[in-house]
Amino acid sequence: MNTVNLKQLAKELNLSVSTVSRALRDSWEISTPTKQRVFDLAKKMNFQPNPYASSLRKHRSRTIAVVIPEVANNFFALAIKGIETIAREKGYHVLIYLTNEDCGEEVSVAANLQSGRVDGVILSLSEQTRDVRHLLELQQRNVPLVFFDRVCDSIEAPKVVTNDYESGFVATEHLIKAGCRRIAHLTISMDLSISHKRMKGYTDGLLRYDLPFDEEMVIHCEDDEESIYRKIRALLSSEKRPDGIFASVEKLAVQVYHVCRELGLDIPKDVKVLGFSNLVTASLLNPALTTISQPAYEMGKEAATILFRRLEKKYIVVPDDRVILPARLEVRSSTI
Amino acid sequence: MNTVNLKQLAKELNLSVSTVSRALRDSWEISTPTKQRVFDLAKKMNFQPNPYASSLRKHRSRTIAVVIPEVANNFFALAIKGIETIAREKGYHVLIYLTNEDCGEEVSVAANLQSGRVDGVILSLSEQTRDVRHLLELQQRNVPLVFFDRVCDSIEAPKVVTNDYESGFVATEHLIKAGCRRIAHLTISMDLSISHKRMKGYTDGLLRYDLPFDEEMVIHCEDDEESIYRKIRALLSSEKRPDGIFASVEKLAVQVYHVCRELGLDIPKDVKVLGFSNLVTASLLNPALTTISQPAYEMGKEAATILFRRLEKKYIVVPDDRVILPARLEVRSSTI
DNA sequence: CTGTTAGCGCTTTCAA
DNA sequence: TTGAAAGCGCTAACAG
Repeated sequence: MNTVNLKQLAKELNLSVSTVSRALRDSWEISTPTKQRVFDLAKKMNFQPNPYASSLRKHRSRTIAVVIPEVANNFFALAIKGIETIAREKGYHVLIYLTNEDCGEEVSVAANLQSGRVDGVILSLSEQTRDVRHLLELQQRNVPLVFFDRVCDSIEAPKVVTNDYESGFVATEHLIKAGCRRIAHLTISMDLSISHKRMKGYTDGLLRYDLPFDEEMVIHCEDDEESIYRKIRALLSSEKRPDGIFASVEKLAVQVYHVCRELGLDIPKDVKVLGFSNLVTASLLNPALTTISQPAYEMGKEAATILFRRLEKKYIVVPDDRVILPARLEVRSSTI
Repeated sequence: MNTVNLKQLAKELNLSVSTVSRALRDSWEISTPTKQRVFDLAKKMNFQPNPYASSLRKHRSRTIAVVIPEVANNFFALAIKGIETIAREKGYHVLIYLTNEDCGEEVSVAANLQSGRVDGVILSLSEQTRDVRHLLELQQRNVPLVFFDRVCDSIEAPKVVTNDYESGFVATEHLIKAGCRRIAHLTISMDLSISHKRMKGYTDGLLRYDLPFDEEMVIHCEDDEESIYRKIRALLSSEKRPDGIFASVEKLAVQVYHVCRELGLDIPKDVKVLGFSNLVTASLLNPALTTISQPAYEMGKEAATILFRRLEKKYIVVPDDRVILPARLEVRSSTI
């Protein structure tokens, strides 16, 4: 597309290509007047160096990849915003890849990223991912990897997470203190560490308050929307309906609200609902809504900061460092 | 990072670099057995061609840029999803740039994109953008540009929009039919065509039903969150409080809900609210909520399709073609 | 301080 | 059917 290049500037100025190149990088080897001439012409001709030539030569692209399961979700959207903010500050470009919770897509993206297209990757695992060889291969190719939220414990890499266990505990405790005695837990893939930890918080919460753990109260929602919907509907229509629900991710909390409305169940009178969610507007719109919200924007910024620190080799990062940013319990109404 | 290249494959196979290159692109000039040997080794060594070398040589990067004002907004998030879906299908990569509604950032992004980094750009204008020279320059450099939603009428380029005028009219009509006689309109920058059109729908709606147009009922919300909040609060606290509100974008609708709760105003009893919004969950969570939702995902897909059609030069696109996808009025409750 | 030169890894004539 | 060689635009070692 573009066609202004160093050669043209050089010819125009009767200088060599390398001099122009150096002048533009403000090298100390070039005299001030020359630099000025070069700057002026570059500006006048609207010169933009070809990033691919430079990437090829320098073996670094100043580009990172963000791989996430979905984006129509406030958590990931805010995380992207955080990542992009830091990337811009550092002069990096951001490629985005959506896996749609599909492990196959994650694998093919990872394979593609072995090409040297990016200097590093920030990733949140898809719900379906069990085997992580594709990520290990990325690391073997020396592509720095930083996980956030949906991290993989078995891979040595920096991880940015929320205090999932504590949040799960607090959520459960909150429901118990609000009077719930039969609390259901909705969770996604147990292969994800967040699911494990949130659930452990839930079971420990029950234990702490001497409530029985009932396996039927744990609903695994790893399938398509339709069957998730049916499971939740079955739960809420059953004889032994729970009086409290703790949903481990936003989409499940939303489904619960949906089903409750259909069944004519009042939240929080008939059933109290508490879910992980970053839909800031949600709690605004429904006063009955209590959420656990993760600091998505900050997590994105943190993940990016860690990655760039590694890329710029500012200092060595401990291989398996883990940054934990606390989630906030947001109670908007006195009714729950 | 990566280090497997054509040269290595060639040496290993006792072939020339060019033969290997051709074999990998499945060229008809290469014999089947040779191709097979090459494929096998490439697979075994996990070869990934360096995209930057290829971009440099071919003057195309198979990469596009998506430039949007924000992402923590369901409309843009869904649009990205649509764009990414099509891009993947076509084997393109997607760079993302957030302008944060700031024209300065839009300008610097546009300048950067003149470098040949991308083959094309999909863009939605920032709220603040008045002067569009930076976009014209992009076009002069032959970077194909496709607008969506927040389009620029003065630039010749494909545009994907919703039926803003009609939607504005329908929204106003809906409020009138619900009994409103004093309808306020909240709008963002009047430099954006969407604002113009939605407002024209509003004024024409009033006209059609013989309601007076009152300038005080039009609130311009182009500033920071804080002052928008104050304006809306002032509107709703005033003596001559409106009995209906039509908000032209999601964030304004949300602010209205917020203020109503603070002031103890009941929606829809005290004031009926109708806003553009793609927060699908919003209407779920608050039965009183009526929204006009844009087909964001489809708009993203459409914009990408148009761009790729142009990039692949499948056939000529009329310079100023405009695709209009209709928004949907979503009434969730009988109360409004 | 400035110029010459040799690539980065790939594609693509042109020649064999 | 294969190979040799030039070159995309930029950087960096080396020379002057």
